[in-house]
Amino acid sequence: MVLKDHHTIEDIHTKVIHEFSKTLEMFGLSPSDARLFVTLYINRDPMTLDEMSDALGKSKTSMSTGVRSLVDQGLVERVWKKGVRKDLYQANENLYKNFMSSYIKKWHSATNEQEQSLRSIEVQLKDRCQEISKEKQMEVADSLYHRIEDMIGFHDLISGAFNEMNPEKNK
Amino acid sequence: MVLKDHHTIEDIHTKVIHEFSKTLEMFGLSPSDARLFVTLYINRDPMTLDEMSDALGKSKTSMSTGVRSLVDQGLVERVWKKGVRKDLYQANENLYKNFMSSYIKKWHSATNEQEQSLRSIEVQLKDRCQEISKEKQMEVADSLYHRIEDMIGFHDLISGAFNEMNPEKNK
DNA sequence: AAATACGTACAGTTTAAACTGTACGAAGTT
DNA sequence: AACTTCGTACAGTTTAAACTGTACGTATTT
Repeated sequence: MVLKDHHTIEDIHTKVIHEFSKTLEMFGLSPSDARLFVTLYINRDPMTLDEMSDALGKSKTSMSTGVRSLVDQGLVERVWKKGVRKDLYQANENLYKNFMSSYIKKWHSATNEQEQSLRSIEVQLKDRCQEISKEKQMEVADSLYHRIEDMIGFHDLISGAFNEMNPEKNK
Repeated sequence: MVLKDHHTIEDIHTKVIHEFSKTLEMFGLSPSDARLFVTLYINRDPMTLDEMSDALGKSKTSMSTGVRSLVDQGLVERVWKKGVRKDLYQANENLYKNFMSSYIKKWHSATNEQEQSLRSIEVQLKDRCQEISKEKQMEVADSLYHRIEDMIGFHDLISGAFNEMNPEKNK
């Protein structure tokens, strides 16, 4: 009976990992990165690459690249423990703050960047317009110009929307 | 010279498509769906599958599946024009309302669903707990229980954040 | 009714991502 | 200094997604 119970708790572990990973994938994590994070998060105590490898049944190499990706995203920290030679990694505690703020940051930098690109393309278009003679071409260029304007406006609205979504207030 | 100008406008078209697609990919569109949408959006006039196929250099089958995906997401509409036999598709005009509201809807339904799943797993865990005797197993189960609680709280916060992000106010 | 045009289902192919195992350099141990 | 242990670079493999071409059902035209 004890063995059966044990198996079921393992089962529940797996279910939780599977389910919560889906949410994290919506933040842009790859499925494997998401599972790795949830594993670390559930485990509480810092884990070594070998432990992660065991827990997920994937190679140590995968764990190495995966955990680096998570560290780069600021979701996991490398921690030290005296006497332990192996690298130890631990999931950051505050889920909401970590995921939301990195997510919002991602949107901000992306929309800003793309908005700048569109502005620069717009300038190129204006330059070309001066050399256009045909009526029909002018119409096409004009229509495109307005579309670019719309896109820039779109980026502004997105940027504004994410500005209002400040995760600090739920810190 | 006229030909060169023409080429450059084509070039600018391509650049715009490439750049704006990146933004739409952040809303969860696949790269190909994003390019297809931008093509339709820039073109203003409704397009046939063959026209899209020409514009993007992809097969008609790809256009067919791609445009269906866009229609399903409410981003593109099938329109009618008397005398035209082919199916015509047109990008919906209001970018912000369309993308934001479908995006927020996606987050809401996903977080709700996953929260429910976690609650049901939580119940399963409680059931199992009553059959646990060993001290050590109880600790593991208890820790997991608290983690699930944290995850549920996380989903609530996300849900709340997206609630405040109402696209209608910029309609 | 025969012929043509259209959209999509389906199977097969191409392309990209995830993953693995070997190998090697750096750090630690004996 | 020889021997382990550890993490990661790299090349090769597996797996999944995107895409294509053929084939077929439906609708339209002659």
